[in-house]
Amino acid sequence: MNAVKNHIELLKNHNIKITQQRLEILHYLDSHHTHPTADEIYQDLVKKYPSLSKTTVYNNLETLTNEGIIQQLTICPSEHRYDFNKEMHHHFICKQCGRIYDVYFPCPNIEIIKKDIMKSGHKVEEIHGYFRGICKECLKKREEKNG
Amino acid sequence: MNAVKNHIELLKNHNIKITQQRLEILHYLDSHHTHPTADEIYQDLVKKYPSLSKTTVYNNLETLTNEGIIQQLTICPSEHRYDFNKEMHHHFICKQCGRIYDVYFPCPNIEIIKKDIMKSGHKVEEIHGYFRGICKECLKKREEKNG
DNA sequence: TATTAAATTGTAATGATTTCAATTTAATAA
DNA sequence: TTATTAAATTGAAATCATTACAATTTAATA
Repeated sequence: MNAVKNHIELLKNHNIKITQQRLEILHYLDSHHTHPTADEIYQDLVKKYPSLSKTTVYNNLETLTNEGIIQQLTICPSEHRYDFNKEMHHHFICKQCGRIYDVYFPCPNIEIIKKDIMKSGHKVEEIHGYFRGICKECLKKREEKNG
Repeated sequence: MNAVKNHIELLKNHNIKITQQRLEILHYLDSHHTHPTADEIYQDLVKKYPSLSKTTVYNNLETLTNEGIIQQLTICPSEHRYDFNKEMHHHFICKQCGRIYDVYFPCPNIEIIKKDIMKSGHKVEEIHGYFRGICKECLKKREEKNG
């Protein structure tokens, strides 16, 4: 598969060792854009690789985050979530079902905002926008209930 | 004190009971704009009220959040943080020391963004912007070390 | 093929948060 | 003012994501 080759290249470029586990986690995130938790990743992968340790999942998520290969979302209470999508985008979190949706919109004043914060002396490295509310699916369910 | 009167009014308006504990927590958040954790609030208040239970702190933070009186920030790994500031503002989190700073900047296209997300069918109720990087203080410390 | 630093593994510990049942209290009506 | 009751408080115990740790295995290199 081509994606695997890309993942290998990606790890090589970052000078971190290429292991089966690391590739699987990377592949999982690349093919599941559901912002999974560490546990969700573990539960799915352990079916295929029974010897997989949850610590390995945590370790690798940390490594990949530190390398900037994936993104750690800290917008959910009590669980980190992970994202392979590195295009500039933001997140919509449903208050009812907890699902996280990617949202895209033009953000013409990001550079202005960045400069604005820089002025107060802080060094901005990451920009995150997140939105909470009720998602499409949950709204639909509510309507069905209420008739 | 005037603030206490305001807090009593606030609770009355929301039809929740006025208790000593609730008022203290509210007063703490109103006078400490440090985005404290539940534990920080508890540790400070328990000095004055030795019978205070940590569960009470958690319960009240939840109630006040549900009522929209305070804001729960879920932008920190492993700990919720709370904010009494209800002016439109965003947060800068220092990757080094963990401190959270309020940041203010004009956000002229918030309504546009909101509409943009609404178009995809979701109902937007909250808008959060957060930024990560190295704060002023930590940058200064680094310079002192390297200089 | 040998070496070695890094990665993996499983177990145990940590620590924020939640659950729960008993007790106390604020708000209300008599 | 007092009695009633639903809500709030309390502390102990449980939960659950995450981290620490030490032993084992493995990828990368010479």
